[in-house]
Parts: sequence; C-alpha cells; structure tokens
Amino acid sequence: MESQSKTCCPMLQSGMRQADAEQLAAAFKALADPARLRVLNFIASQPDGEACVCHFTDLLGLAQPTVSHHLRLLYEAGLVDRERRGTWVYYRIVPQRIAALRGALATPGTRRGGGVASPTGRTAANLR
Amino acid sequence: MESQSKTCCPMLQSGMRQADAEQLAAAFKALADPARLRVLNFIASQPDGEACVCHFTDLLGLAQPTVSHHLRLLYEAGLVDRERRGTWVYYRIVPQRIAALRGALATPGTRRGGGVASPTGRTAANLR
DNA sequence: GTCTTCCATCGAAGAATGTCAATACAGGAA
DNA sequence: TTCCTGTATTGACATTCTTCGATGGAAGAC
Repeated sequence: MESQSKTCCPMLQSGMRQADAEQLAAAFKALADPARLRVLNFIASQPDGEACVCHFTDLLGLAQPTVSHHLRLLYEAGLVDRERRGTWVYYRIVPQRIAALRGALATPGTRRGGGVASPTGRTAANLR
Repeated sequence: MESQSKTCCPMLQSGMRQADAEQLAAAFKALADPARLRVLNFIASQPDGEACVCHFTDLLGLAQPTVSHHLRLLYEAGLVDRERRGTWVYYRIVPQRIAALRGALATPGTRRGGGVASPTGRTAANLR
C-alpha cells in the first residue's frame, strides 16, 4: 500500500468572511432558544399569521418580562415585525428573513455536503 | 368604525411541544457561532467534502483547544462526522442533519409566514 | 525505547444569555 | 383627571458559553 502523504490534504482557502459568519451566526442565535422557536411556531400557526403578546406568556409558561425580552431579540434579529393596535401589540413573521436562513443551509448547485452558506454563492449576503 | 373587541385574537393552541423546541434549539445553537459556521462552510467547500483539523486553526485564527472545542460541539450536535486517518482527523458534514434544519425552516404546504417547524408537520422530529 | 506532531481534555477567566421582581410607559375607560 | 390593563424597560442574579494555557493521549519517525 502507498504510505500516507506528509501533509494531510490540499488547502483550499474558503471564502466565507468573518463578517458574513458573524451576521449569519447572529441570526441563528435568535433561533437557538426553545421559547423563541415556540413563539415563531405559534405565530406561523395562526390563521391570520399574527399573534398578540398576551398569548405568549400562557404558551411559554414564562414571566411577562421574559417573554418581552425574547420578542425583542426576535424583533432585533429581523425575524418578526410588530404593530401596535390599541392596547395590544401584534407580532408577525418576516418570511424573507426565514427564507434567507433556509437559503444559508441550502446546498448551492450540486455540492455534496449539505451546503451551509456557499463560499462563492455568498448566500449570507441575502440576510440584510 | 367598529370598536376594538375586548380580547385581542382567537387563541389557537399551537402544537410544538417543549421537548421538540429544545431539540431544535440545541441544533440551531450549534450553528449560532461564527467560528462553527466558518468550519462548516470550509468543509463544504472542499472538493472531497472533508477537511482535517490542522487547517481550521489557521482558518479561524483561534487557539487549537478552542478549535477542538468547536469541533466537539458540532460533532455532538450531529452536524459533522469525524474519522481518524493516521495522525490526522478528518471532519465531514452530515447532510441529512443540515437538511433537517433547513426543513424546520420550511413553509409547510401553503402556509404564509415563512414556516418555522410546523405544529402539525412535526418537522422537528426529523432531527434525531 | 525516545522524539515529534497532531489532536483532545482539563481548568479557569471573562463575556454573554435567560430569568424574574420591580418599575415605567402607553392606551382605553370611567 | 384617575384608574386599569397590556407591554416594555431596568436591575440583579444564576447559568451557560467562548476562549486560552497547560496538560495528556495517540500515532508515526527515528
């Protein structure tokens, strides 16, 4: 058998820049919490695509300030939009933003390996 | 104009259970770091779909134990697989796992709102 | 055997995050 | 105006995460 080569494998400098990685990571960080995922799921399950804050506390079993905190993170991440109507505040999902995250996980073209933000495709750029 | 109703909107109990949300959140948490995203992107950009650890330290500009820590998190999250060949250890992406996360962000059927793990579709169940 | 290289683990410091009680703010009703 | 209700903000605490230096283990070269 042929012996192992001296170096492990050919270096092929990747193209994902640090700034892109940080933006993408910030977006995924907003998803990386069960309470926030359940909020998003709940909004998406509503017939009119929106939900008011008053339901989230019961849904999550968390204190109201905690819920408000999570909603703020989702809002600042651009994943949800909000609108005040009278006393209540309604939240709805921003579909383009979700789609952008899905795109970052897409396998660009025919690449095997499951994707994750192509270096050349610059999928991360779609996020803002 | 008709006055606001006394309650904000009809409750529609969602179906995402806490356990599902926690599993999904754990997976997204593994993605929620720029270093780990760059690792995944780098692996995906390799012609043979794998990369050895020795390249990651230069790529990330982090200390070797830090890189090893991130690789461990990716491995424990099931996002990458590893194989020792001689002195070196090679990592490759687990495409099904990435696809499962992408599926959790998919809009099931014709639902508006961008998806996020359908309550009835049980996309989160595909993760393990 | 020893030496060297590559990678993982341990232990600790600092930063970030999740949670809640208390408080503040905004809008409608009386 | 005052009161009440729904939501956001503040401040504090506990937990988790990121990072690195020091150390340990595995495999090949000698």
